[in-house]
Amino acid sequence: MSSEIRRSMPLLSISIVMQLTDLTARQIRYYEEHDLIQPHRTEGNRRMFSLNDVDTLLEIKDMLEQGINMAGIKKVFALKNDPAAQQASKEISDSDLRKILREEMRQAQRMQKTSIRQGDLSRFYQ
DNA sequence: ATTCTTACA
DNA sequence: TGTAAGGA
Repeated sequence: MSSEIRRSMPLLSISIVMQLTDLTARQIRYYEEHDLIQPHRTEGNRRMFSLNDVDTLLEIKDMLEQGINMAGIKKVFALKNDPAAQQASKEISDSDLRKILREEMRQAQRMQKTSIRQGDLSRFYQ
């Protein structure tokens, strides 16, 4: 589909993205540093964002408002690209997946106050 | 006028 | 995360 190429087309300046997401330039650049987004660069080194970048930033914003930190956000995003999770989403029901993601969100929030358990994806293999 | 990087009373 | 500084 060509809608994807359009959503990934870099055409938004950081000032526009700031208005669209209500995030500060500082925050947007910070999330880029953590590889949550990879905006394109112009010849003059200016960042150019795609609609997909905006969507990602909006998701990040929601999670942040739910009290999830960088570590938690990275973890949730990692799952989206995790082949195991992808496989799981096809083998188990949609409701089960939602249940798992909901649980993941709780785990992520707990990392705020407790120690972070890196790379623990065992529960996705049930 | 905008955005970029770096650094921190 | 905010913000000041110095360039582009």
